Amino acid sequence: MSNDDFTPAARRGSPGQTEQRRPLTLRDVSEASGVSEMTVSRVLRNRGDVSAGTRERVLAAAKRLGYVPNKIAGALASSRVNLVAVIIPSLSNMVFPEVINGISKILEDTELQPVLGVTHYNPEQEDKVLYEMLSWRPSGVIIAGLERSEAGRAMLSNAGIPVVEIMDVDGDPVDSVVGISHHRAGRMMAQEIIDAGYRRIGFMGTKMPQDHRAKKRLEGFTETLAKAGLELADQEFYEGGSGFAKGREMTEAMLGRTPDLDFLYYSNDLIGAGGLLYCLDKGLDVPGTLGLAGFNAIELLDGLPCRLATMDSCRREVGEAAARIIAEQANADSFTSEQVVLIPRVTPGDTLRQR
Amino acid sequence: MSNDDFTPAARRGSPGQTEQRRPLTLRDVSEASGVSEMTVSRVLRNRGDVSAGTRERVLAAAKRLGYVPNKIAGALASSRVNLVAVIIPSLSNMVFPEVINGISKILEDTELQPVLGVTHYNPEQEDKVLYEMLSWRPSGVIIAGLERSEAGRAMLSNAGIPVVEIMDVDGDPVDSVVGISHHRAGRMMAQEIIDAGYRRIGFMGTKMPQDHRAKKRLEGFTETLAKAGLELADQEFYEGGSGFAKGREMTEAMLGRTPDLDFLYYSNDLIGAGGLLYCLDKGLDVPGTLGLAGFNAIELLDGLPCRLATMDSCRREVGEAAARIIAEQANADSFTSEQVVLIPRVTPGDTLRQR
DNA sequence: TTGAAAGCGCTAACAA
DNA sequence: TTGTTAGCGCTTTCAA
Repeated sequence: MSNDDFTPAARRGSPGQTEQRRPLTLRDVSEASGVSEMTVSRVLRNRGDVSAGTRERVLAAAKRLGYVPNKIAGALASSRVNLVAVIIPSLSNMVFPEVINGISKILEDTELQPVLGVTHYNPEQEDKVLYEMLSWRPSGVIIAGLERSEAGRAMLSNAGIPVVEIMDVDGDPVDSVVGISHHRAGRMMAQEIIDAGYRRIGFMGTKMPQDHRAKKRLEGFTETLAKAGLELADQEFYEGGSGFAKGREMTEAMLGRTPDLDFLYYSNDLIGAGGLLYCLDKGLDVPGTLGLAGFNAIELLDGLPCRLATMDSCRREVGEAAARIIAEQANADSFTSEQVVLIPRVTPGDTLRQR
Repeated sequence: MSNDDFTPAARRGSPGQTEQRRPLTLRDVSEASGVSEMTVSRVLRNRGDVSAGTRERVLAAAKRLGYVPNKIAGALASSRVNLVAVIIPSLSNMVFPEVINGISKILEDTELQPVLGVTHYNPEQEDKVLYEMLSWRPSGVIIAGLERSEAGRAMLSNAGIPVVEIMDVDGDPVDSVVGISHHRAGRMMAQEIIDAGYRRIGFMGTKMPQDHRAKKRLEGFTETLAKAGLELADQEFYEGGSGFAKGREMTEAMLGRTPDLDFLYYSNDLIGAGGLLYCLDKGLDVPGTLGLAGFNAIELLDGLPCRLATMDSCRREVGEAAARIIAEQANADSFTSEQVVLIPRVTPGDTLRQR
């Protein structure tokens, strides 16, 4: 609460019916306390010097009435809005909630409040959400990815507020950027797999053309394979939600089609875990005959019968670093663009081992 | 976008540097187009009659300049804010993201936009978030649970906007309510378990005193056990994140302590799945010797070696119904409180079977 | 179909 | 320490 002493009094409407009332204004508190609007405003914002007596009277009146300030009017008058727009593609995949937790944690120590927008990996939706959010004149924007429409770029660079693009660094940022290189992540994983001695490698991932980060990982992956004179022995793309069932199903299909594969690379841990469960069910020798790897280091999965090889996407750190950049610049006169490149690490788990 | 014809033109700032500029106003568009501010406003909102020529000139100017309207000023002048405050305890447990998806889907067809607040199951944080959100004068509030501070109740009932409390119906709502009865859910699951012939039942769940819904399920559960002359043979509460590892660990501890249990009831599917994996690892006869059940019907888990018995909490439907109530009442003069009680169903899966 | 004036509820800047 | 005045950028209302 902006003022710790202030909590509206309890007052219930008549039961079973919500009453329609004019919202209270500063003027109501002013009249109830016999103090000018301006001084009431000072008390409620803890600004300027106010005598203890006046302060108490105002607080008492505000509490008794149940006054909640109108931030719309306040924001218009002060041209300060303590909101940070956070724009992400999805809430359902266990990836972004952690980023958001990182952001929240940092912003908790500031006046700033995150406000979420979800695009469902749809560029038009992204433009729309961006437009809506910017029209509230937030103090900053944190937005996933680097790929956006020309209109989106224009809105961001004209907004006159700090912008942090997160989760990916392979591209041309509008302003600041925090994340990992997914191209590099793909290369790193490929190198691990090759070094371990696997040669017949299959890939499974989402079909979504808008998941640019998954696409970059695959590009990096195949590039490193190519350097070693290898290419993907099989690949398959899916649509719809990620889950164990999807991973099982695709894995069964791929192994049926290409039985001599010795490694399966999945674009995320959830389908990877599904594939792993399938392989264990079938009694396949993992990682001897067949290795597997996913991406994201989803913590929830610790506790599977066998730990899937994966790679940390540094989600929480990304959220924290992005929030820090916004918090630093929110009240500054001029902005400086920062680049924070985090380095993901391969966790071989139990499904990727030297053969 | 509020006006489909309008998309700001692409314009990049000088590379590597964000420029600080005064945001554009209606007046800038007015001057650039030679049309009065009032008429510009009409065009951009699609309100009132404007000639096609004027309309085009205005749109062209707005697009060329990259104008983004200031909703703060608009909201203050019109006292209309097309935001719906959505207040939930957590994003990390796969439960609320689905509720949010339901809400978003319904609101997509309206002018309304959801804005998220997260309380981390902390009542003080809830009051704070509520206060912050209400100070933006949203068109409605959707908030998880029925338990809140007196201050929270007061803020909600005095806000003069439709309020929908979701996920739970066991209690005294401020206004409308949509959800399932968790008490009943607990009773139903207990009955299934008893009917199937299990007698030595252990419970594992979160220690969080603020997870009222989990607590109600446990109360209903033990109540039905008691009616059958049974009581819990063992129970354990944990803190911290839910995941497979936590479920394994607790299950191991409980079975070590109370080896003659014939059923394990978990307060959520994630720890339940961890427990299930542990039991399968140990080669226990599930559901013959030992039955298991969770709660939530997390879709992600389809594809485990064996389907955990669970109960649907109707998350998506809850979100949709709540959003519908807000959408209906947002522009109405008076509100009516609605009660939507959904009935959860037990899915026995492979871990709860007649003995 | 268009425009002019007033004011939404608050805060910045200044005056007392 | 307190109060007064003048807007913030838009929409409502009314007049042309």
